[in-house]
Amino acid sequence: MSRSEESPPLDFIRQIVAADLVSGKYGGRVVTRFPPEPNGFLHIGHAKSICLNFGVAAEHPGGRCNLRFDDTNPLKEEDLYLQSIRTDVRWLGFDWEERQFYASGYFERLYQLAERLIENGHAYVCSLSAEELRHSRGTLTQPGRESPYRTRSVAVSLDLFRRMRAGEFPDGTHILRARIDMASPNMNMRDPALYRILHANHHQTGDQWCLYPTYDYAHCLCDAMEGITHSLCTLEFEDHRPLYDWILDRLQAELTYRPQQIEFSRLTLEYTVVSKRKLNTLVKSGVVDGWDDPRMPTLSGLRRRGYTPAAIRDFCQRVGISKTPNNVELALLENCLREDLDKHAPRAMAVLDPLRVVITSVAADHVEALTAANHPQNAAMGSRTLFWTREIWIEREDFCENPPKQFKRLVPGGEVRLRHAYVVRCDAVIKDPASGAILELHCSHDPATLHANPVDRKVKGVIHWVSATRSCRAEVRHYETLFTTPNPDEAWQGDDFAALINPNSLQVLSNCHIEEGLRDAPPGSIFQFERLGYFCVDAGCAAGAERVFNRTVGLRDSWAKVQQGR
RNA sequence: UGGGCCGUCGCCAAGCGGUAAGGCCCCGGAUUUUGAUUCCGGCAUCCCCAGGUUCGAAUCCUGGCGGCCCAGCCA
Repeated sequence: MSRSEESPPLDFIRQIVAADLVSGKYGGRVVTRFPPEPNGFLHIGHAKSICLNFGVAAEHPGGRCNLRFDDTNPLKEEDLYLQSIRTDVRWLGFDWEERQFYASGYFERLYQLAERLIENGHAYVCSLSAEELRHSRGTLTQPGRESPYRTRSVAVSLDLFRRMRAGEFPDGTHILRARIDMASPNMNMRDPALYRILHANHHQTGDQWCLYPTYDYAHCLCDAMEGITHSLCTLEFEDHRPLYDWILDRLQAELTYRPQQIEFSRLTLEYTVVSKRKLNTLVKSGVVDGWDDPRMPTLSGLRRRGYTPAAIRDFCQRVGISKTPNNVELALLENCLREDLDKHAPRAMAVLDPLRVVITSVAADHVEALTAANHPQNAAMGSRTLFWTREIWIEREDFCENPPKQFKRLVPGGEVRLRHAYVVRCDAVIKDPASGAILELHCSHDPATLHANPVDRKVKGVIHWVSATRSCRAEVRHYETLFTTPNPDEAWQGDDFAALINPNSLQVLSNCHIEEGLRDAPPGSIFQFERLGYFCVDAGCAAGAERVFNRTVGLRDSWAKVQQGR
């Protein structure tokens, strides 16, 4: 078997899963879960986790991946986010079938298990204020002090805990704490909070509870209750694993399954922030248009921009899974996108910065139907009709009066091929006498060059065009990265991010011309505008209204590189 | 300088004691009615550093250095 036919090497998590299957650790089961907190929209970093969790499950017969909303904090969560998460996971191409769960769905069981912990002396109700608690926790180098309530009797703690549930106490007056070790070098083991009082309405359970479990307490137990075998999470939870195991150890007798937590490094992407808090700040500040602004690294933003699920999945696969801190180049994501779009996006022509050209050799009322393939390599994608008329638009930058070396577009007296049409020669440049600005070009075409090259001379350049009379107007939104620095996460300290924002992240081109056939292109449809890039009809485009295109990504541009090198 | 984790090409990433996979980027060149695509070719004598073990080390040992995470009743 040649190298290219071999399956790619397994990442360390898949190696563990494979080894567990061999050893029979979980009786042949592979069960993972994707556990988002519904406090924001999913982003490209979540895509990595989704692809990993659903991917690992799908790779094994009988493997399953649950969607579990980690909804233990009603203060930060909203139903809006639940909806978007479901939409985005499905859009990415994954299916949790009937297995949609909520941490809140386990609240009663979780509560009962907490009573068990108290009864067995593993947890106690602590009545320190948040402030006092912070001071008694110690520091990274100094051990904490034991709470005076640590020695409360089981009976008292149990009674207090029940009254906490009953709503007898205001927020912040008591918490349930694990009794572990205030001197532990691992801060998470210094008697961490398990339950806090929150008189808040929960999006799923309403006002049924005023007592909510913390992540550390709920997550491991939810995993166990769902029979999760491999609980995959990001590196910052590494220090929580001893607590994860500690809780499961104490409650072993009550549980059927014993999951294991494995951590991998989260995705960091150049020029983007991947933190729900920061993304939320961007939305709230109005710097972007919402969670689905095409400049956002959210799945909804990427979707609106024109990214495809296949491209994102491919990206996640190529990025790999490891524990190494990383900062992935945007070029990789864009490569994945272009690869998918090149294969699937139908071609079309659009002129973004129009320059009028009069083809003097064509009659004023001449309309000639030309056929253009929708894809140069894939005839199955069919063809469309273009209209050859006396007046056309070309891209302003495709004409140059004093061309640099190697410029192979239109120049005075020179010839170029108009894509899918004729070779034309520039006979005259019409300027505004006052300003000297170029108003239009007068060209003549060679009728013998429709699907043939001239026999006596070579014409190197090919440029795109659109009929001036048989086309429609469109708006094109051109995007750049939202941040000017490749490491905005690092540079973003406190709330001062304004200086990091790229002032050119959005440029609106309102005088664009597109092929007539694109007039009713549906929102979400993606085209390659030849020689320019990939463009996606904006989701907000109403039927019948002028089309608005988001530039998804540009084509590779080796000419731009040549020019930069000058 | 408490604890946990990480350090292989510009960016990702294989490698698990037998003499550095792959992808992206980049650089050449071919084909091309997209300066696109495609296609060929190039791109780590070296694996954070220094010692050591070994016939043999990126892989083992020792000691350094550098980076990330943790002091929420957030996740």
